Amino acid sequence: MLEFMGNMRRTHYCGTLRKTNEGEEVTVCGFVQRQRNLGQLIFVDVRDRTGIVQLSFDDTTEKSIFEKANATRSEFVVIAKGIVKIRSSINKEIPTGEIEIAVNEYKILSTAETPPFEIVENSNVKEELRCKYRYLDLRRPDLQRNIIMRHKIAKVTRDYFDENGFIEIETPMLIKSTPEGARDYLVPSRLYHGECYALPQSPQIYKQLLMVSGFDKYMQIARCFRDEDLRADRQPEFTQIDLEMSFVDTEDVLAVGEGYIKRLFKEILDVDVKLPLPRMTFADAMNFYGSDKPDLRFDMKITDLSDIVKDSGFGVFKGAIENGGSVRAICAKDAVDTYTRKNIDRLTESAKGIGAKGLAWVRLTDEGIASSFAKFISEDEMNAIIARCEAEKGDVIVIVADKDKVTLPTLGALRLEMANKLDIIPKDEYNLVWITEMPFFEYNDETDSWDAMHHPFTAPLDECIQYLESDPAKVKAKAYDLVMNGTEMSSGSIRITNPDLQKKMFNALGLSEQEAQEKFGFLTDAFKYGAPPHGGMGIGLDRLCMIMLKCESLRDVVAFPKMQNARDLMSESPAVCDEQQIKDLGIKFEE
RNA sequence: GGCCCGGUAGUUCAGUUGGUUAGAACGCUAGCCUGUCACGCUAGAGGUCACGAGUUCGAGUCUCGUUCGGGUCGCCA
Repeated sequence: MLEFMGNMRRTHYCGTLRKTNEGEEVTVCGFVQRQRNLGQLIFVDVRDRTGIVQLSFDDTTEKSIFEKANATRSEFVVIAKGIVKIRSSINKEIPTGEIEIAVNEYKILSTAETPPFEIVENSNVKEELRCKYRYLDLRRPDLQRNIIMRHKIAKVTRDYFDENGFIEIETPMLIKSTPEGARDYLVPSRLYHGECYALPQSPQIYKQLLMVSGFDKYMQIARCFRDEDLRADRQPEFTQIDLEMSFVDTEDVLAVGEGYIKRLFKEILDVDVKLPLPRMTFADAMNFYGSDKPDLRFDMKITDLSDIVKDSGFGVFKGAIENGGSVRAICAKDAVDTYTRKNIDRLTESAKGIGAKGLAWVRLTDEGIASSFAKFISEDEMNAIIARCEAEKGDVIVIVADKDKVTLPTLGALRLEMANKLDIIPKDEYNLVWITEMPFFEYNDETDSWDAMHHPFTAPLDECIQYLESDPAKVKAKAYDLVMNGTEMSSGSIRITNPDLQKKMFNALGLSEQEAQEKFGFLTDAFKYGAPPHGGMGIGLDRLCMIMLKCESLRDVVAFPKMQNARDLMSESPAVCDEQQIKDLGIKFEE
């Protein structure tokens, strides 16, 4: 039954045929979506990446061809030549629904076993199965569309940066491990036993060196690797749109980033993005949304109640404030039916999971105020809380009392959890915001020292340099994140090029001159030979695709993703290697 | 590493308080059918109830462990 293509060649993609093609002899090929056999009349739907077209076989069809059509099953690979005809009954559901191909030459190029799941749009098959048979999952029209859109996004990206004078340069995959930040994937060296390459977490150092080399504007669609645990929006290998520019300050980089976003949204989604994009300081993001990546598609701001309850009779509130913490709240509108006692208990469990000791709450029901702490505080205080939260009948207020380090992230997480449950997040909106004035250092309780919140080449704001040694908490960075619908989409900064300042930075981070030289010497050495001021950013291509295409997971926009345990169920990697390979590398595994 | 959710036919699911031979839909196979397009009709095949132990007269159902998958916290400069 199987045949070779012979001289048959495709003239059209299936989904492109229309009634304007009537009478033409065309050849299409693809996978069989479905065969409908009516006895003396057979229809075969053929699918390729552009869509589906119907083939028809009847009593005018040559007998041997009719028999092949009869034997055709789903997912067979076929090629068919025939005349485009207007259908006697039109299918309005599909773009090719007005025509069909009356076949006069037909070959089955490959048969197919019944696939483990149907190749249809919007299938809700288990993740496990989809990933094991990823090549079949990728046949599904929605995934095909996503992957093709990703290609278009990459194309617009290259066009935009090319038109703006950027040069695409590849940087190495096998590099030196710089033990900062995320865990590196290591590649043992065969030639030098005991030594390793690392896969890049980002092309950071190389792109800065390219500025020293005078390329002035660089971009790359770069593969990056981080050996950390996965999330719906985190894969161990991912792609960044990486860029760096010389002779610029923050505003110049943001302007390029904004121009890119505007162009991309227009070309890909025909959405007009208004520029300049809104900005929010890191401090405001934390104080009002409890997150450095606030989802601003809905309101529900965090409110500070500390001054109202500081003298209240409720020990939990009073105690938190006396310990230098705060009492803060969020108010969910029309939530009283959703957040029954039972659901508030569940919410309390989530809050505890995040680090809060508990949750205080107020429910404004038709029957009056119900609250977990009403008996401990005065009526005036309760009224003040309700007024401050701008709460009305039907609303639910949840309150966390603790150190800011607990109250803010907890309420930030509850805000998202409640908004999801209440279904108040507008799904068709794209909300973009720059987060600016990022803090420079982060206090590490365990080591009792200050850690860099960014890589150590990030420049401080000019006016903050004076506090570098005296008051690290006050220092803010020339760093900026672009947040889209509550997902960190991009992160960048202006870099330090002044050797004295760089020395101070290493010093403030507790890095000795020798350590700094060992880790980053080739960069600081490079700066000695003339370093233009420069800065840039990295934009997460996978996340960008995920959000623009309204997907829930990166797995919907990455062709061959890893599972949550970092495995690939299809190829079954990672896997045990050949003994000789391991021996060549001079390494040994512990039992 | 912690927490939460899940695993029943090829697929998606139902399965009552622990009680006879574990069901449905779709898919698959065969037959019939000249205008279907989620074709229709008829018949049929298809199950280690994830795996292992335990409780019980009796376990898909209860308990414990393991495993696989999802979400999340830690982690992700």
